[in-house]
Amino acid sequence: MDKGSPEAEWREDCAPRRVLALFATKWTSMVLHTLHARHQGAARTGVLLRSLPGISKKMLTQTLREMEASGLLTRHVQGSVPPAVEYRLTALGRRCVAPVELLYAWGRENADALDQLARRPTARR
Amino acid sequence: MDKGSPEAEWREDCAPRRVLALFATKWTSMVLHTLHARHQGAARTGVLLRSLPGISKKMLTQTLREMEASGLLTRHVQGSVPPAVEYRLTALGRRCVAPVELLYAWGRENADALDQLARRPTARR
DNA sequence: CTGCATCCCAAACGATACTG
DNA sequence: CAGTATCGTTTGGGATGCAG
Repeated sequence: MDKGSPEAEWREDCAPRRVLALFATKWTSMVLHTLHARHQGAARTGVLLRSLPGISKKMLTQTLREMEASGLLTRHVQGSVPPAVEYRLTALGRRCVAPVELLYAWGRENADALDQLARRPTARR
Repeated sequence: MDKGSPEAEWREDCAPRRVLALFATKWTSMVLHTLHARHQGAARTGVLLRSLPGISKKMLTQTLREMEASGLLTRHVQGSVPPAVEYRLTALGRRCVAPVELLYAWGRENADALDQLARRPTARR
């Protein structure tokens, strides 16, 4: 497994790490999940805004921009007189829904255990 | 799907959201992946430190503490004269390796596409 | 309706030095 | 070797108001 250096692993800017960085933000996973599980992969701004309790307009747009730049979704302007914009998962984006759904499912399945742990004030002594 | 409020979805502190929050940090996913894929689920501090290029001692400990509090791994003191501590994935932790591995694999598979997108200076015009 | 700009705070992160 | 403490920087994130 080791080649040159004894323990060196990933480069700091390799694709997997950039991906993980993308999901290391508060809303990316939730936007992806909501878009997929609640809206069949396409939804307008306002709908997403209401589907994600607690998100602000700013963070939604920002998150969508990053996801767009990463190729997870595309932006479609449908009207402008009132503006109507729809965001759609790309093929690439659809292919990475699974991990998020798994994580989400894992959370639901182990909700009880996780809740108990969360309740425990000082797990370590 | 909707019960009371028109579009209300997850509570802010439900288990899935806490899980996503846990992974919405820079190192959690990478620690989990490294521990699982490179060290068969158990490794000592120094090993992890060297397996994760760029991480600092502080961030490693902090991340490990959070993962421990969430029940993903346990801490085992093996010696103290020089200190020797091993971290091991729990059953719970092992069960949530899959999502991370999927995400990581997705990154590797689509590395080319992702690299091209990253190279593009202004994706939006 | 959608998006941007601004201000501002809190938190995450990183470097370093120190203890057992 | 493992861990903590402290400090300083950066960034993420939220509130609000304005514009197309």
